[in-house]
Amino acid sequence: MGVRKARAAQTESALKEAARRQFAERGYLNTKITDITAAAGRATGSFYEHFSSKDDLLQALLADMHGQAREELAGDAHPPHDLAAPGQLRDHLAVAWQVMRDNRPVMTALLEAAMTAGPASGALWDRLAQDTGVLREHLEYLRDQGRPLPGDPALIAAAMGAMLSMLAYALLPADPEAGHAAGPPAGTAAGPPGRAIDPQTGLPEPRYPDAEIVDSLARLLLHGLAGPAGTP
Amino acid sequence: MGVRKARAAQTESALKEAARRQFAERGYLNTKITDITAAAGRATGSFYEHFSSKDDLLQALLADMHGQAREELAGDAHPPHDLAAPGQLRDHLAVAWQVMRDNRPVMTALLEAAMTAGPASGALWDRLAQDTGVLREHLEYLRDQGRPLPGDPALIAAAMGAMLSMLAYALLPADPEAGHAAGPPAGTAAGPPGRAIDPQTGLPEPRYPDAEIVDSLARLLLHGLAGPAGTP
DNA sequence: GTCTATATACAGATAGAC
DNA sequence: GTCTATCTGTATATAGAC
Repeated sequence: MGVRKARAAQTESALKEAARRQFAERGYLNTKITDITAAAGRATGSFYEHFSSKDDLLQALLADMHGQAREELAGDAHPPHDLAAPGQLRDHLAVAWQVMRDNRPVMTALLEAAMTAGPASGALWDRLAQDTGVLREHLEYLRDQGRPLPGDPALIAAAMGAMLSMLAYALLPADPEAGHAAGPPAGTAAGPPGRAIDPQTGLPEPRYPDAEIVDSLARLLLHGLAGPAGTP
Repeated sequence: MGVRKARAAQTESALKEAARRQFAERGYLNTKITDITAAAGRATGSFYEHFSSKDDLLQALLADMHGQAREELAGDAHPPHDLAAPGQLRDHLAVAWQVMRDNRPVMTALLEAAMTAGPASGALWDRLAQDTGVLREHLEYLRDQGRPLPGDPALIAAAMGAMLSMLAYALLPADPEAGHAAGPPAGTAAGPPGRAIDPQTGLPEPRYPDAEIVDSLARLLLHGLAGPAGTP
């Protein structure tokens, strides 16, 4: 690769990386092209040498994400199985949550983009249907086994996806390091409490650890509010 | 009330009504002030005589909605009760779904507005927390009764609210008349099938009847994917 | 209060030098 | 390819006549 192309590629990834950070901090819709170029340390005009629009950039980020996922999953056969078996649902949810955490800027941006199109456009349904395609197939498999499901596989899959993606949007912290720990690091004398109170709104800052979210959702989606059989 | 004030009030409600229609058709973010005034048959400048901004108008619509809800619920005592009892959850979900249907323009607008603020702002969490306050109290009541819940009441309530509001956004039709019927009206010779295929995207138009949505979500949220106890 | 006409602001996109 | 400088489109908001 020539040195000019290398420089160009460097600029392109600088723009992408800057975009990811800006999307996470300000949200996709609030981010201006100039925010991205400024954060990347480039001039405004350079942007259009690499992407034709903000949406074009988002699609590129999405493609990167898919490519990475394809790599990681290479060779991982994923045979049909019983999602309702003891640990299965929790494990699947944990993976899904981790994927959303790792790609939070892209996931949130896609959600924001789907909403700007308005409710009548069907863009949000399309997104839900796309994101929950695999889940839908799992449910269809269960149904074909004669298992009674709570409803149409596509609808149930979409409902679960809606819950998951909206919670991820609302709860995943912008800082990719936060949220992993179960508590404050040992040795900190008087760290902030689990949930700080926002002085502006008076509402508690939601700071659920990842594990609690995944466990709670797994229990809710596996056995519902009534709980597993045999509970008083 | 004088005739001038009456005319003014008429304009104000015309603007509100036009806004509701525009929000439902184009979405809140896509709707321009001029779209509203044009649809109301008024001049652009008149808008600011009644509202200081699009957000101000939205707050007015929200206040109207709350006022109406207060009227309808006047005198309806709502004592603590067991949400997990047989028909209770379904009934509550049905009411919630109906409220969202009746106020779809406002509900979807609030969701869009919360998302423009970006993920880091916490606006979406605040909205979820506000919309699910009553549900959270019900869950806290259950917990205090010694019932084992799948997780923290506020988290579970938010998860259910997320599922419900996002599905409402994606699935509720803009036309307030559609979706009530269980099937095509009797007498129609060869009406369209239950789900039309969008020629643009090739994806199926989602057209679940309200009852199916409510029933499916009730089953999912009450007993989960595993189904009620005693199922093979 | 309502209208027409216009001002303000700013994001998106381009032109041309280097 | 990258930069600086600029143009265009458009939504919001205001001014002033009626």
